[in-house]
Amino acid sequence: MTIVNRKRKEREDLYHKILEAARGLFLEKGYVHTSIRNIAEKIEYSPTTIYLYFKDKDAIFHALHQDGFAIMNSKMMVLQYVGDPFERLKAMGKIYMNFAMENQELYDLMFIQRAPINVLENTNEEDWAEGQTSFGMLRLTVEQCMEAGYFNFDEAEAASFMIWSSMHGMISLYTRHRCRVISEVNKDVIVEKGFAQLTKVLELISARK
Amino acid sequence: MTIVNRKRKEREDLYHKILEAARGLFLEKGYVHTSIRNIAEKIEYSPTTIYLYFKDKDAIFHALHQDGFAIMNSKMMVLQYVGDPFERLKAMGKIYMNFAMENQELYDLMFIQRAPINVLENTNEEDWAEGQTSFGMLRLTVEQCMEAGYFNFDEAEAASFMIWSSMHGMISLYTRHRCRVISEVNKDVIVEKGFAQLTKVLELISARK
DNA sequence: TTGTTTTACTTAACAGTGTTAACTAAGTTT
DNA sequence: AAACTTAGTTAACACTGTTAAGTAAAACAA
Repeated sequence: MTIVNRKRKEREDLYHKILEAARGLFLEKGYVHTSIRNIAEKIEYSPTTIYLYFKDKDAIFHALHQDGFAIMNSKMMVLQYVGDPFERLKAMGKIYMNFAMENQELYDLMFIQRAPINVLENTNEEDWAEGQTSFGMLRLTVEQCMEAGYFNFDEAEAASFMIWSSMHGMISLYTRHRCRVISEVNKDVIVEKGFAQLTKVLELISARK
Repeated sequence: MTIVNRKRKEREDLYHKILEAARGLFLEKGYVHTSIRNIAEKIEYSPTTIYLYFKDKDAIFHALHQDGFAIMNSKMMVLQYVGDPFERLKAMGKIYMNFAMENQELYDLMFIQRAPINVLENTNEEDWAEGQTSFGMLRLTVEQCMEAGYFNFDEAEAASFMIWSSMHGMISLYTRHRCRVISEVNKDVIVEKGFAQLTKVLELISARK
């Protein structure tokens, strides 16, 4: 049985090799500008070999999409040591923004990219587990803020969505070069300032100071 | 001179014909899934003819991008009749959201799509005139809200960016199918509710009620 | 050991993409 | 009538995702 184990290991090795090559190229040139042939060349296999491990290009997208959430969630782990829910919310925002800025192409893949309509629309519930964990953490924190008397939204769900959207909006307008209309010369600064404004707004509506 | 005029008119006619065909296809299938050959087929000319009128596919993108802002700005015209700046701000948000929802592919092209890095990065200042008008209107309204004692941000620019980002974030997370993580069954509803939360937050930080 | 089947991979091809060079057939000018 | 300009075409290049058919080695069965 050791021989069949070796075989399986070899298969898994190549699987991960493809994924790593794909990740490298995606993060370097972006999803659309990375071809199957590019990936094949990098791992020194024929392009068609990739189709023995992944149904199509979208399946690779999906695998890395999943990975992305796992990475982001792991970065969120430190938040468990922040007791005060509002402080935790602000720290969460900072981590989210750093993650997005340091991994722009991965963020793109996770939250902006259109590509795999099949991946995003016709997926089973479990494919969204990691994503749901992320959003669940946000909603829980917002709920705890409400319970602690910080702010008093009608619905934690909608409020969480709005807060998330503010972050995502700033990040995606920045990374997709839509900040030209803003007079601020250094575009990084406007995102910083926008984030500061958001936290200030949340502080202002907070009963507790 | 009438004959040279006719010639020029014919050229302009075909120019617009290409643009209209491109717009139709872009709004129908999206930018990436529309090929030059598709456009050519629709206008019943050879694909290469299009290159006599536009430098490349990105140039068509650019023209429609400009158009998009003109259309949106025209929809914003009614706002001049809204005296109270805060009411105007809320109305602006509604118009923006309706525009985005009713013209999803056009919105995509204007604010999300990556495609033409040349178009978005290496453009002259005048190319951004319409876009600057849009953002200028928002900033002016926010400034007027501040003057009227509604809210008291550090900087109108950053506050405007944050408000815009909130709207854009909700819209783009929705149109790019990233709302699966939200328990709300009807995804349209979460955007509505998110918008309601945003206006409520702005009302809460408002000194005047 | 021989013959058969399975596994892992490759080559060749299809139908599509943006884009360019070379060509043609009119219309305009000299 | 000859030369030039304009407006459009055909054919091709180098690329894309993806599939069908073929191959060579390894594993298994007799």
